[in-house]
Amino acid sequence: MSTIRDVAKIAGVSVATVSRVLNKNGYVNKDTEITVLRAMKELNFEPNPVARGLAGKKMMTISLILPDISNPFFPELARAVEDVAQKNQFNVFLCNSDNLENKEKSYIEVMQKKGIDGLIIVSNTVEEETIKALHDAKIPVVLLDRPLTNNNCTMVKAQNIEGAHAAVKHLLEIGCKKIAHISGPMNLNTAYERLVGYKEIVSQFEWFNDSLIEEGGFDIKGGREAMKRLLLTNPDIDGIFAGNDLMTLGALKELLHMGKNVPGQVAICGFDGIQLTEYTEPEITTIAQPIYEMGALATDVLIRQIKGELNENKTFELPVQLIIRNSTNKKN
Amino acid sequence: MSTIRDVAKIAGVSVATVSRVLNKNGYVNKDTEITVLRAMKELNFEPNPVARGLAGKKMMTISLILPDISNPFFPELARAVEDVAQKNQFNVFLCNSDNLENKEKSYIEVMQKKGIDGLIIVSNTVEEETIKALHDAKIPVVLLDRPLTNNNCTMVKAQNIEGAHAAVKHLLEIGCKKIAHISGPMNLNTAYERLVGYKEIVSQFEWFNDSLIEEGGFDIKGGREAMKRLLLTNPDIDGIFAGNDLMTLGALKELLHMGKNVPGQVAICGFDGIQLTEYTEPEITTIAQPIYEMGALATDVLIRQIKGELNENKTFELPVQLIIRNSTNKKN
DNA sequence: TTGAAAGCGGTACCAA
DNA sequence: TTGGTACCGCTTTCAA
Repeated sequence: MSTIRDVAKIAGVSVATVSRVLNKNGYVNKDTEITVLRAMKELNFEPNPVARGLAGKKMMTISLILPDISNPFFPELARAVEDVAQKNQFNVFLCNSDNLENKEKSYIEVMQKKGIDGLIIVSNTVEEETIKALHDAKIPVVLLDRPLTNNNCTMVKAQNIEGAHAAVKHLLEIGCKKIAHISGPMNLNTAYERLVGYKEIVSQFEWFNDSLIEEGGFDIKGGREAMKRLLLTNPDIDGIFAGNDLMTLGALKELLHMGKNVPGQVAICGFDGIQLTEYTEPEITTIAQPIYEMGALATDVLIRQIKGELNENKTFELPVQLIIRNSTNKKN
Repeated sequence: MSTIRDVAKIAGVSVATVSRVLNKNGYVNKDTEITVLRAMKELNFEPNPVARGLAGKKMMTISLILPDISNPFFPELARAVEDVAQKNQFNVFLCNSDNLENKEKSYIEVMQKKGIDGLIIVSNTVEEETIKALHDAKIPVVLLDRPLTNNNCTMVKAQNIEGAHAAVKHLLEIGCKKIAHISGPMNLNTAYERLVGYKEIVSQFEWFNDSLIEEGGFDIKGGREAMKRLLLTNPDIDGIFAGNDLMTLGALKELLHMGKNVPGQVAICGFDGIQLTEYTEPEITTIAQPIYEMGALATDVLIRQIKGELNENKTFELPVQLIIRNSTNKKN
């Protein structure tokens, strides 16, 4: 590893000059520049990011805080983030928060000390002031997947309400007469929006009542249990819209376990579009979020902000897509 | 953010002294120490990792290079690594190599410049010299999942051969009379070992011949295609041992698609133990690797090496476990 | 037992 | 256009 001083010596110029050509700022004579560049090549010089960071420059590092990388929704998101970061010479710290506010907070603090240039976070608990602290430290933040209403910072999310509409309408179209909803935790904005979308459509039908809504915790087990409860209170339901794919999986298991024919007796539609939905039998109809695109967009915007090319805080709502598979294929 | 100078000033001592109590090295008078500690508390002082790094100390950062975080095998591994790292105050850079040697190499270079203290890598292409370069730079390396024979560095892997034995024996026990193997890419040590394990058992039977082995690329599509080929060349197979769960999934799809009863006509057993295997119908019997434990152990060992508590390069082979599910449940 | 000061490898201000 | 140099925040050697 050669240093900037080595380059300066070989090129016969000052350290300051080398720094100038390195950063392409300040006046540098064309010839000197060439000499310096040549010296850099010769020594195979690459600036030390740590030293740069200490001197107040970008460390070309961002961090990604998400609930749990082993939840099937996140790996694709993480992959997108890393891909775009890498393309822009950034590296990414991975942090699992388990949705714990204090874990999030402590990660944010540590990351800040480590000199990250930006932060992407999937959270439903970050506080206004945390974001502001980052903002004051000139560290851009992008809220991914879960918007926080009271925060004014860039957000990237999917069209949850529209997606819920599409799901319910699809179930109606294939002939469902009584559609239940397995919702996510109500403190999650995404879960709330999908519930709202569901209600907006079904509330106009006389068969609708609140017992058709059960909360499932966004995981497989919760989905299965919610399904069990629904089957008890409403044995005649013939359509399910679950708030995410993991719960759909659980619900499907329970339905099959109870001897229900899916989609014959009960059709079911999920939300997210994770790969898993393709591997079940029957394959699961779902509202696919553009997961990769969301991660990629978030990262792109973040990096733009880091570079100072972008300033306003916009909210990006990406369209979702109904993917019809056998779990709603009534073939009638 | 207060600096060490602030602390020194408040405590009325020199910067050097503060540094000494901070690092618990060198002589420090008990009383001075208390004064300094008090000043640190008062200012809420925390040393800047970047400055520390530049001054030649640990940056409390490791990096994890793996093929692709969106491959279902890796999120749990990554989670384990991050968990253990975090518990030890380390943070982790996530890098996706796509099994590309040049991507790996460039990551390693960049990471080294960024001052990582250690590296965990899942790779089948790292070169001896790359490892040695790291070693020379005093950066410990742990090879995870895929051992490289010619490298002398710490490795953590699963007992692939034993696992393959268990799989094939299980298929024999439930009455299979002709067992095929869908193997992974032969340049992967893991795939090779599982093939070896398979062969060691089946070669003693007169029904065995090489047409019972098809390569599937370790992914779903590859598994499905391999299954298709096997069904053509050996329509009478009644047992499949696939080299990993993703291929098992693909093979299962194909079997069901061809109208085969699983496990009635054909029983199938995978390898890895990823969650996915629980969500199919039928659920898949598999040889479960202790994925989380492998990641955790690798990280634990790495951090020990970073701290200088450990030096020899050992290879850890973790036991696998046969998990019997319906894909091999012949109930006879 | 403590402090002064020289790095670590860059950046950037100020003079020249 | 260029160079000298203070500084980023901490570690460590050497003297005191």
